[in-house]
Amino acid sequence: MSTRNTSNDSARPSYLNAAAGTVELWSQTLIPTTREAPGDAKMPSHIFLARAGYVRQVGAGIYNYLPLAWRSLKKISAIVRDEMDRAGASEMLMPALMPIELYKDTKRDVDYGDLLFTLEDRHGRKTALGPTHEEVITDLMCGALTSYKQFPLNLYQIQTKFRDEARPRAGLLRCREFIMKDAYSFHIELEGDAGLNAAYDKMYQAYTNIFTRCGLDFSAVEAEAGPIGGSASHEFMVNCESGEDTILVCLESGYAANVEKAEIGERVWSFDVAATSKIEKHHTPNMPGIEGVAEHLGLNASRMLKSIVMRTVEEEPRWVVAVVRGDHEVNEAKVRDAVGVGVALAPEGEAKTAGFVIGYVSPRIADTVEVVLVVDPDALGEGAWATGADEKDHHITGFNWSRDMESHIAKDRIKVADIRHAHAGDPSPRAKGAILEERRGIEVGHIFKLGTKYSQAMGLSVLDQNQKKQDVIMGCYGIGVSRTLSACVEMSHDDNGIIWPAAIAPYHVQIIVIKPKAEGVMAAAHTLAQELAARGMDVLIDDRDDRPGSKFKDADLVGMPVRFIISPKTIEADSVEFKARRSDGRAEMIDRADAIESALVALGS
RNA sequence: CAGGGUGUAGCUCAGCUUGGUAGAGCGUCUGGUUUGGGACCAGAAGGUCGCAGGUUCAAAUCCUGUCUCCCUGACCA
Repeated sequence: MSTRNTSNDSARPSYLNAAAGTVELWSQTLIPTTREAPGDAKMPSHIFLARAGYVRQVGAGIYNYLPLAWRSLKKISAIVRDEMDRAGASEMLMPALMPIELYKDTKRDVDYGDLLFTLEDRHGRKTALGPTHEEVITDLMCGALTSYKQFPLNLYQIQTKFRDEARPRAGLLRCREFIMKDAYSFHIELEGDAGLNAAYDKMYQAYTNIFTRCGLDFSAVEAEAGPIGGSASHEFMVNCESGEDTILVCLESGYAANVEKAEIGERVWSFDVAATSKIEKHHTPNMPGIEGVAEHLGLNASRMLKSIVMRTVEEEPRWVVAVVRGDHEVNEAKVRDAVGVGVALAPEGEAKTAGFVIGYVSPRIADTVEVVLVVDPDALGEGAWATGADEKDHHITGFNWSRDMESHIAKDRIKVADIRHAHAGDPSPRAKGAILEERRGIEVGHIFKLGTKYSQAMGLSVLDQNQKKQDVIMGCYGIGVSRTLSACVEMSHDDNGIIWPAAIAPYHVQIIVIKPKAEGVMAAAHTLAQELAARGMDVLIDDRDDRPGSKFKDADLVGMPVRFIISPKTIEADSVEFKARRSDGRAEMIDRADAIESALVALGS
């Protein structure tokens, strides 16, 4: 089973076993295929994994992995282990069960909220099922890391994780219990061979190797690092139309980013646009939303300003008003970067007390309330805007930045920055004149530069060579192993079933035996299977005494890359029928002597 | 968390409006005829209709409560 040591055997491709492959009989394992899919299964990966007998649901977001699924999962894990080990990481295993106190220092018992599965033991102690292991490993390191000389260090595990998702869905794609590889690296510095940046780059390369070896069509994209700020983060996305995540790409420069993170290229803007009309006030009862007002005023939403009231997350919070064009959405992370400190949507009650008329706020609120005003470039450049009147049930038209905000502009109190969500058609941030295009993907890997977030919170520090106490710098690197399985099906299937890449197919080859009770047929199948296995291929023999049609259908469903058919006819002709799952049409007769070579060629392509 | 649905045989579902003690297809088992893209005939097994309570002579069906699972959204290091 192991794919290690492949470097010692240059003749054998990495998708094959280094040692002999396994041979198993369909009749002696459990592959409960069904003609019909569960009524609620919508996504191909869910439908086919269920119909082909890979998984059966136990509860919401909880699944049995039957023998075929488990074989694939083990192959994915083996590739992950191989690449992680090559990259210098060491495998270990942390517990799934942990005292909730571990989460107190980092406040994730609160921040993670309901996502954390919690339970009580017989003594009434609060306990959690691990959703990820930053706290556990940081706690471990507090007692185990004693010298800077131990750096760099990279530890990983492959383990079942638990997250109480608000809404599990789409089969294995969003589960409450799932298999994940999580790795954590430790450093005393950012730069240099032993630094975080080098480890991050190594992991980036390892992930690229892993998903390439798994046979996936994927993209590495820039991602939002969350409240850590400033640190880099990349997601590895399987390219696929049905994916939950939206990514934006610039084909010219190769820039690719999650839509949550994507920067927008340079836009021309100026405050200095002459007013084209006077301010007029309009009665707009019960219309706090942009769409209602636009319709009422007979305007397009893009002629309006959307002003969102936020507050900084610091000792003495400041009010922030983020202004974007009416048809755009404010990106909280971008506002955070523009302001330089974390921000959050303002609690409505407190904002009202401070003088904001939520739903009817305009940039002019800066005249009466002390605010940090941040404006997106697309919300400038017109002579007349419609916006709130800072008065309940009223909006104004004819708002002009240079005329109506003159004093603020003069004092340089308005910050212009990219603070909105990007979308398809926006200018590329990396190539002049190019535009961003939209793609969909399924996140299967995510790497982070954590920095000192956890080490600071939990007191993980060591003395450096100058005997100075330093917070340990960390990185963390995750792969959704079980999600990779379903993402692969989502990416690679046809109307009849799954089409596995050779490297993670449960078996490389399926031999369909027709009339298995006829003399010599099963023996011929076994002989072929042994020859294939000797060359490193895993073989499944469909030995069921069933009609050919249903066996062909099942073979399409379960999706092994190479199929042989053996029957009294083929034995008579000293031939065998051969078909690659990927190819259209029927099987073709080939000489028995060419069977092994044909399989190897098909698997390699 | 909000809104909407759902739960009946191993699987996919009908029956519920209008109460009378449970059905189909697929699958499984037996026998026979078959055997190259989910065969046919005959027979058989298999369900306390999610759970608890209520109404009624009688409840899968009506009422109340509760749980499950699903969908849309919010949420998703």
